[in-house]
Amino acid sequence: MTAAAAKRPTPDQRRAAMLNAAAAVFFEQGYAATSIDAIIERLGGSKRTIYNEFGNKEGLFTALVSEIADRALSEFEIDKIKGRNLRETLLDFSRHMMRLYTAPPLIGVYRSIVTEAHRFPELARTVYERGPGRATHRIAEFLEAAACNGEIQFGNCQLAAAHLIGMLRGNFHLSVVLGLRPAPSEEEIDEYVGSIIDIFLNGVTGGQSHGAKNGAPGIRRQKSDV
Amino acid sequence: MTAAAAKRPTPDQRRAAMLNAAAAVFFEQGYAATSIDAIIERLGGSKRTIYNEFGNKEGLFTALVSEIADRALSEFEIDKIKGRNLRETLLDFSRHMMRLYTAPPLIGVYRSIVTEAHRFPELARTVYERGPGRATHRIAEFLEAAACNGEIQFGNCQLAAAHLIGMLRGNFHLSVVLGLRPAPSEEEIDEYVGSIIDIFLNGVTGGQSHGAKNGAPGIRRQKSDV
DNA sequence: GTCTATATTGCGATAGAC
DNA sequence: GTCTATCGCAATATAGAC
Repeated sequence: MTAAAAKRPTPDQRRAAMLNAAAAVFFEQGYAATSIDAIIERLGGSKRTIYNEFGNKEGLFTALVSEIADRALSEFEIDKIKGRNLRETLLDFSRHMMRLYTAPPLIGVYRSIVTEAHRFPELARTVYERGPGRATHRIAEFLEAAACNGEIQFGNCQLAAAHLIGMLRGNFHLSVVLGLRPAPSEEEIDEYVGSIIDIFLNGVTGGQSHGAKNGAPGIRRQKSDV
Repeated sequence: MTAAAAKRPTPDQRRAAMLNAAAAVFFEQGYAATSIDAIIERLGGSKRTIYNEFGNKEGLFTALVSEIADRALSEFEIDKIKGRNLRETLLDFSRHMMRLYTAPPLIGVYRSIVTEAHRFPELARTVYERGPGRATHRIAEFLEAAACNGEIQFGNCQLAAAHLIGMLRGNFHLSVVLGLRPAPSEEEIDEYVGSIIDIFLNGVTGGQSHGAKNGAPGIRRQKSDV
């Protein structure tokens, strides 16, 4: 077929276009301040198509977050990881997450959700679960696998994963959220994430105890599911 | 003296009363939505006195944050720490910070500052520096001291401190910020902070390397000052 | 564009401190 | 009695809402 085949876009393309337009407006204006009309202005077409696809504004926003998380996590399926060195896996994953967390779209999501959590508690919960919740869970899977191999000796992988994510969303992230510095360069990411993984892997692979009272560190079992 | 001695409060008491009233309104409503008039309604007196004491609204807010940070950090002067066990020091400090971070006042500050950083960049910078910045610096001091003793072997104490603070402001904190769960109980704090310090101390006290390519973990020197 | 809300300032009056 | 901090109110400016 030649050039001028003005085909109707596939449903997938249509959906992707909607999400793109929505992303641009949501991340610029925040959740509450965004009107579906504003999205339609960028996108063209009818509001009806958005409501048919996503149900409502909240559905659109959470679909957006899910999409970002899906893309981010799809490169790090547990199957693709099997047999790979844990350090390399965590480094790759963490660099990836740090890049993502400090890039405009997720900075926008973060700001929106912190700002509007009061008014939209359900939205906050869904975004948390589909975003940080899933990322944490994915890391925990890596760690569980490594724990089976004896590569690490930390009892509660969920908790350990939460702490790793915590470091990735630490002071650097907060500085970017507050507009105090720009997103990090690749060099900064390498350095920052490198030091995180150094601490983390040492931390969960035994090492000497320094006066722990509740049994050797890393062997405690906890019940939290953060 | 009997009942009706309507003494004038000391300047310190007056200042404290102003900060209290300001805290109540700021943390409830957020920075932008708070009017000086609303503070005066609680406090009584004249706007003029507030402006005389703090200069302007931003000065009032940052004074408030500084006050909280001062109180929090005053219990953990480096001198009082000398000779104490590093693990106990970090545990105490971290429990304290976690309690503080998840309590309503600092949750309010956090929300405000993330929400309004766009409109008030100077405020954001000041709050960051007086809050997380100082806390991070204080931890770094503990670590420097411990590094001199050979208690730890991590090159960049500022960076390590930032990562510890990151874990303390991790998923649990985010959940509280988003209203997904209440502030943690003392038991939850003990468990959560305990696992953080386990990982952190193991992480910065050497331990086995797992295929690091840039020299043994913990010995790298970095230049970042996060 | 108008219009409201509110940050910020000015100033005379007052009430305790000394 | 003087002195100073605070008060109460009014005026101005301005940013954001509609």
